[in-house]
Amino acid sequence: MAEEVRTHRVGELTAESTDVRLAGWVDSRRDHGGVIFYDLRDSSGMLQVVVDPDAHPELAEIAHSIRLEYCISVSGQLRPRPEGTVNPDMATGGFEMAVEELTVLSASDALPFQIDDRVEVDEAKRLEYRYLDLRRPQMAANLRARSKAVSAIRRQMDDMGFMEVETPTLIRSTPEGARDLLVPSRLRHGNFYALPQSPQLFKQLLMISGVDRYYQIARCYRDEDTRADRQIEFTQLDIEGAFWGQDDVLAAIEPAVASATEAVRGVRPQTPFPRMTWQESMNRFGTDKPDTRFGMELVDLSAAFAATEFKAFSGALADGGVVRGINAGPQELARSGLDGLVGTAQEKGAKGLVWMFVEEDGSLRSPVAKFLGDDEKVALVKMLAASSGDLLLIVADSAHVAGAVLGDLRLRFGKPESHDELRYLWVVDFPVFERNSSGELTPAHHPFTAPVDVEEMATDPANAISKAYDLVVNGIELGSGSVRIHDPETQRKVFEVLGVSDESAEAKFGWFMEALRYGTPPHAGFAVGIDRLVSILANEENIRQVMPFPKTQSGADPLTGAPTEVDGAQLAELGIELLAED
RNA sequence: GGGGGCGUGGUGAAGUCUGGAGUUCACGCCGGCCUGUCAAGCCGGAGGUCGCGGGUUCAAAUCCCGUCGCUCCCGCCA
Repeated sequence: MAEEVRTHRVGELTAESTDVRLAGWVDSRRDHGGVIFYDLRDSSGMLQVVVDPDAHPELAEIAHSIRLEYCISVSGQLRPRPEGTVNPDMATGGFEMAVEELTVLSASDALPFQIDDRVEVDEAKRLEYRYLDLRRPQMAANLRARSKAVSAIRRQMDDMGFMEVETPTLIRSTPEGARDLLVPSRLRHGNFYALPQSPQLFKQLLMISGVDRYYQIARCYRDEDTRADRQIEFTQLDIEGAFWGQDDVLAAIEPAVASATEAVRGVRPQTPFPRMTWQESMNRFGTDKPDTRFGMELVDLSAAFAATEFKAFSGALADGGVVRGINAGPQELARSGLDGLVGTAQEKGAKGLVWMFVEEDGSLRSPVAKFLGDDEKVALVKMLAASSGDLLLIVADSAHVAGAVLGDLRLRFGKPESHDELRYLWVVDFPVFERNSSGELTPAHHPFTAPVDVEEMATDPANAISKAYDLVVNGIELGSGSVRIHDPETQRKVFEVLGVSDESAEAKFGWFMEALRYGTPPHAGFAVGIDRLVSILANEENIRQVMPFPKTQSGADPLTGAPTEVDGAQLAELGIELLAED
């Protein structure tokens, strides 16, 4: 039998291990001219190994030639480190291997960057050599965290009786919503598949098929500009259940998310997660994804200024708007910083932003202080619970704009007490329509979301509520779901209210509308962003940190060079010809 | 589509505002010394078209224009 390359992994070693052979990478090397130390790293940990030329003169030459990140195999005996040389910073710091045999399995060129968490490297360079970047302990730990989270989720879903079903990734394009990633068809020139933005309609079909409880760890694609928490290609935990309402969905997602959290953090979060209505969230936090780890909530000051002489406030109130503010706490901000805040407010569509500092004597320092009555100032300080040194920020505008601006500023000034804390939160009772930055009503969810009352949706769209809900943690949207429409007539009406004509709905979704006619069970579901969840559990600010091979902001992969041009023959097969560049 | 930041030996930074010899620091790399270190130490060395192109100037890493790349954000993401 051929000799094994290794008998143990570092993490499996105990004080009793004998005749040990290890294989791994040289993480660091300390060559004293005689005795040489290596820190040998494998996937499970790190161990100091010692080459002593007095004991093994035949190893001296090769040991001296070994460089960082050489892949080597060593064998020998474990022994306690000599008195005074124990390294308390190392998990295996009480032991070392006395090397008897040493083999270079594979040499390494000088590295493009150091493999060390303490050395920061430009991300483009890291992605170009991602296979080296992933050797760094932090990245290796992130990969493991992701694997643990996903496997905990799978176990939990299996325990709860869910069936994993794979849905296709070459599907029909439905150009509503995000931009589709398209794949040309070779057999039908001029026709295209789309990569799924989510398995939405297939999982609904599975409900019709009699699959009672479906889940999938599904790869999804949206061809939109990236952000720190968005890539064109991402992974969702996708679930759907028949004969379900909202409570059933939340009761299924909670243990899955709790299990993933426990698998990575070691602590299972308390369930059920708290719930808050969308309206309450907008009123208190100015956003539908509130970070509830700190206060600094938005306060409606309209009552205090009902009869104000200050035109900026009275004007907004006369237009049906509000005066709202936050107490940003003790802040020292120069004029330029304050101007920056005003600029931010204007970007969000506000006409302006009022700032005030509370002086030691309780008076207010602000360019607009002279326009306010004494009773108004007193009420303001009281309503915002303001004290000396506090910065108060006030916006008079439509409720939508004031909320957006103050919600933003709240995040800028508010600080959670602990960064380890996870505040999971359900935001429920979403409206059917939300206002975009221009103030227009746009659908808040996909058109398969059940409204609470389809008639209300038609007659009072601005106030109609849908059976839709989001999962939020620490101010980040983790996922969303809804009770679905299971009745063809309701589905038709919803398309109508959303402005999709019968002809258009029939052309794009006729196949789905027909499926609804064959005894569709009531059903509901959800999708959780796995990349976002794992990045939060791993305390990473960027989902690329928990994706093995992510893309840059321009959608490129610096490692493989994708996307690339393809040769003319490939295009010809697809019946595609490129337009000349502009 | 728009706004901000960044781009300087292999890596990370300083230098740029206020133009004056590719200058500096740390790490890495190469060689030597060194027998208990652990981000080993000491000595020596190599290595850069300051992202790219153009302009201003006696002189540009530095000022101006353009462009490319990375990144954060707005729009967008039903």
